[in-house]
Amino acid sequence: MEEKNLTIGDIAQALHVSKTTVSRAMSGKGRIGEETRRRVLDYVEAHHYSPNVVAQGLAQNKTFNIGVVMPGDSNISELPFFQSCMLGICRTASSAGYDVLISMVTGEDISQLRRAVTNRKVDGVILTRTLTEDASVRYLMETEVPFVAVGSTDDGEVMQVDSDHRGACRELTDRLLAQGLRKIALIGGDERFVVTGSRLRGFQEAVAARGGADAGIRADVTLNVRDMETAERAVERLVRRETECIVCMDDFLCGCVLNALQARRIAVPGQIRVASFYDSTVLENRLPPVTSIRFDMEELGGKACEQLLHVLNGEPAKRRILLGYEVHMRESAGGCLDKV
Amino acid sequence: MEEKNLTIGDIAQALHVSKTTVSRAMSGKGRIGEETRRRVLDYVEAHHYSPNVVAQGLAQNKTFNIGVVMPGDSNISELPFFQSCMLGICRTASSAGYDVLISMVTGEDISQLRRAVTNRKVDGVILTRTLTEDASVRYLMETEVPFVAVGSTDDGEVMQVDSDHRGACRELTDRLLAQGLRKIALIGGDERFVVTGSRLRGFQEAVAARGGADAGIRADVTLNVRDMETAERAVERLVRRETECIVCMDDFLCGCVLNALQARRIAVPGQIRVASFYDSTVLENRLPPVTSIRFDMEELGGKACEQLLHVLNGEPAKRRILLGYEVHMRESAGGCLDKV
DNA sequence: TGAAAGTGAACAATCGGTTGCGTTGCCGCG
DNA sequence: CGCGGCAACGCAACCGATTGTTCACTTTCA
Repeated sequence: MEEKNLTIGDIAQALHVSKTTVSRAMSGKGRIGEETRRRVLDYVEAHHYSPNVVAQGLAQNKTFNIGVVMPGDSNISELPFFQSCMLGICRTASSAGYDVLISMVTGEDISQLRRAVTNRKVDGVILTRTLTEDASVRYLMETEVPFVAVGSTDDGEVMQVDSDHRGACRELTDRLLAQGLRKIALIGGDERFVVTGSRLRGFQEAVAARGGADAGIRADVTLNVRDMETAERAVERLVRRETECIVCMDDFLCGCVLNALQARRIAVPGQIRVASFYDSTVLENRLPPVTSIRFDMEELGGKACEQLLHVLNGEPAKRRILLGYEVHMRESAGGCLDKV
Repeated sequence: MEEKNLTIGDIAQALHVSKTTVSRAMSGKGRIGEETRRRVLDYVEAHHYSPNVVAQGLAQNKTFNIGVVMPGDSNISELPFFQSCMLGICRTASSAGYDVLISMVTGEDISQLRRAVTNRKVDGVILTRTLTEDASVRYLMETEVPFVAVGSTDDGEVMQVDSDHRGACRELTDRLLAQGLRKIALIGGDERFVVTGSRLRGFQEAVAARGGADAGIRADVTLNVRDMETAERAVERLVRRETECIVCMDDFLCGCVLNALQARRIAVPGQIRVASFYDSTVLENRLPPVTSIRFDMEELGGKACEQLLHVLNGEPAKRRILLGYEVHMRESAGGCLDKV
């Protein structure tokens, strides 16, 4: 049981061959006879040898680590996203022989990221949230470390993997308008997040495609609504304006909106309809079931990791990848058209 | 700007000294003249040299990484815990010159952890959730890797840092009983989690201390309640039994309970009182404000990391550390005694 | 039969540091 | 003057791998 840390040298000695031979047998690179290779591999197997990755790294100038940047200050409705995304990253990294090194970034403080990079502890980086004018992005660009962003960035040069928020929001909005709704509102969304802009565009596109104001559609946008209080105010205003449907940028906010409506005894979907993004467990225990858009975040993370690995291996990688979504129409928005 | 990866050799050459000298100047170990050291340090400073940690690691047989094990399948109400805990860990690790390598464990699959350990990519490990009969714990014990658990384990040998769940639950229960309540229930909590047992004990102790059944107290315990459906059933039963107060093991569950009560038009706290654990943002948008117990999870992670670092440095460390809690009495449980 | 071609494996340098031990130069002191 | 002692620093081995080059030995073919 106690395989007290064999080294490649020990094995070479035991088998009366050179370290070179052992190394070649294991890596499969370089010429080596079939019989010798079997002998080495058998020995390795029998003694549970596994090479010291740090030493390998030194020799190959690699670390076999990828850095993942996580916001340290995300709110509750984002957590399931990061969790799943992380899972996707870890899984694909792991099966490619890489490990994941995490650095948390809070606000503008990217010191953990800097450390990891200047200490050469990572071969590449994945960003899980990007702001407009992102400090991490700037830093990574100027240090020329390979990286890919989950979610969109302003900068077209940056490799990115994202869900099609714009398309998703467009489709959702369109399906709501298709029900005959005319006074529709989009609320929430941090202005600093790039994703907010994407959705906003999708929303506006859908409205425009249906004729916009000319067709009697009133589209109301209120960004930066993020807590009970601001939600309360927004709802009050929207109700006064006889809004027929509220699309919330995230599930937490949606919970707030549902509360506010409930407090005013406004029936959902009877008097007003509600839809949300993410379809997370945050709303799992709410009634009525909320119309929402689901993204496969594990896949998102996985794909991002995959792309990064391509770059690290010098293989071609796509500048930009857009993943799909599923619109789940449910009772909160008059779910007759449920797609499931 | 382009400090194209200086090595210690480059510096030695530039300064006409040996690598040894540079190394000594930077580490402060070994004899070296004050003037020489200044010269080296100035040069290092001017050229933004920072040593290659991988190489250092090879030489010192260290990695300067600590592994953190996260469950990949946690439910929504646990996420804020892991997030904060992680933040605490990252911060203290970072300021000690360590990085954090994460491995996600889902169910019994500890392959990511194994990889990190057998590849010698980590100097020690932190477990953020422990089950009874935990596979990770078993593995780490037999490989003799230093590790500490956040949260309690069965095994007294394991280093652990935990919040005082038992004490917290005891105090909460006691304060509820002090209000004159006699029919009280504890629901939720995964039987496989050690923490569930701790709280249960606290609950029972408080009941016993007030006289228990002899004093007319009826204490009702229902474990493994975790979703809308099971919560619904539990609530129905408890209501039928005229329970006066329900203590929920986590905030998500508490949300379910509030829903169930609301659906039956049972007023909180008027007809029944409710309390919960964690005081997380999961309930932030709910009314009435819920009595809850708050733990400082960032501190928890930080302390755990601190302990691990002590072990890694061969310094003495405590076998077990218990951190405090704050009981926040609020409206949901007749919050007159609010302690803030 | 002899030279070119091909094969399997070892040598030794290298990656970027650390560290035990040895060397050098200077000082003080008998 | 000579010697011991010490401070300052260099040498070279080492950590555990990878890899370009060399070498011995077979095969192949003219």
